[in-house]
Amino acid sequence: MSHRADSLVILDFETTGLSPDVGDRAIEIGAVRLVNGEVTERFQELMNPGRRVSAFIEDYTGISNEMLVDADCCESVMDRFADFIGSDNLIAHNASFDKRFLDAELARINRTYCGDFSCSLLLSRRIFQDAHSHKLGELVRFSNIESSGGFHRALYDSEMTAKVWMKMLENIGERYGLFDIPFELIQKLTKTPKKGIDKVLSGYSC
DNA sequence: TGCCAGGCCCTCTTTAGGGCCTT
Repeated sequence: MSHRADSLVILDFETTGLSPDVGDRAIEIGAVRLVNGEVTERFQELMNPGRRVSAFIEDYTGISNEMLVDADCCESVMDRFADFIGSDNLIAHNASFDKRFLDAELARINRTYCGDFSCSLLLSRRIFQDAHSHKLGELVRFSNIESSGGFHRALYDSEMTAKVWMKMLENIGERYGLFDIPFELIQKLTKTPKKGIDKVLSGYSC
């Protein structure tokens, strides 16, 4: 199945913990669709994981058990989110984390997706090598992106990730004269050792 | 706040260990 080359979904999960392999579930999904660098759609829904979340998660995310009581179950929300994704390629900050939860939650409802995942954390380690940290909040500050500080909610973090993503593309454009950067090039960059990105990007410059 | 898991990435490396990121 082909992907929409100019359309990306940047997503972020809030969850009960760090790994679906030990029984953790999603409690919120947030996402924005970027078309030609502009946010055209947003998705945000809480979902009831079927059990109480820990005090740590309540503090960390601001999502309380009370807020989840009336939320739809994960299966219903993820079904709608699979529709939202469509055939777009996907981005997340530390994508290996979000991909594990996306795969696990969609597997429960026998749904899948066909886009490819890319990771803003891996890209930032290569493009923003001077950043002291590559945590999302630090990259927002490093990039001089205006922020209300409302991190750790799914839509907010996906919006911030999208802004950091665009800053990185702008940086590539300014440094290498590349202003139409194919997703495949980003994929290649995130698999290239830091020392090798100049060679990869110079090879694409005209 | 994170000890949980897992992939990336660096180094005193590759026959390994540990920090960084995500919740």
